[in-house]
Amino acid sequence: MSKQRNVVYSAVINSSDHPTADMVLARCKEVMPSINLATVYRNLNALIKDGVIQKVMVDGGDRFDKTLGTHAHFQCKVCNSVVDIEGVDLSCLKGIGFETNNRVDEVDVTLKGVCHNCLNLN
Amino acid sequence: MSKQRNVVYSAVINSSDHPTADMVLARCKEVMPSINLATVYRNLNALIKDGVIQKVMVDGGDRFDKTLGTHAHFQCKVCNSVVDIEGVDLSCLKGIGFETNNRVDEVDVTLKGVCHNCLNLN
DNA sequence: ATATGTGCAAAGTGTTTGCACTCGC
DNA sequence: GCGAGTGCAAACACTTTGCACATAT
Repeated sequence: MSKQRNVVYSAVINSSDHPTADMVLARCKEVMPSINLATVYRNLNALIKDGVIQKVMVDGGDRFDKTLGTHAHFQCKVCNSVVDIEGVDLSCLKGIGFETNNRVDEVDVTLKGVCHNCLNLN
Repeated sequence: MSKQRNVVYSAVINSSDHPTADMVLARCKEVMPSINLATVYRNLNALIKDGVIQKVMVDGGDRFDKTLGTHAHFQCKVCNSVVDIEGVDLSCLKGIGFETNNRVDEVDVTLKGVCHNCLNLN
């Protein structure tokens, strides 16, 4: 694991706001100013392949998530922030009777709306 | 409603395969060879704003869906095809206790895996 | 020495936009 | 004639890639 990969990994692991690649770059630069966006992307993809972080595909570019496993997300359409949603029972989605023909590997659940911060700003 | 908007609208309404913008363009060109990709995008977006079609955001570009309302999708990671999933009870997602602070407008549920066609090809 | 990884710039994708022109009313 | 809509090309945002150089075993 190169220095750069470690910096990228730390940036994601220490973020709870599902950062975009640009946000990861900014956080890496605080620690290693010479790091490059291409390197960030390469390492994010490597970390995903290694299964130690996850990608969340939402509006405004992909986000990177330290939390593994299936869990729902909420994205605010105003500020584009993404948060985990706790306590959602996704088991109901398994009983789909769909696996008979197709192999289901992944379940993406994303709720969209307006977060309480943006609601209060009117 | 311009001729072009009508052609775009028909292309989506008569497709059951959740076409991409490129696929919509191809189908429009069969009927109106002079039509342009920018026009397709503009009209797709207008139709979405009018609420007569829906956008489905998945890998490999957005898809356009004649079926309105919340319903789950399955996307094959091999051939990228997208199909509707029937008979999934998404009501379980409403009981999220999340709406207290945030306004939820939309629920996206996408299953990913390998479709039976691609499974059989090995 | 060798393989792996980096930084940079360039290319690639999918989508949107500025502008002059055209069409239907 | 006027406003909405078109076609084209250029711009855009995000991501990947080719290549020469650096780095660590």
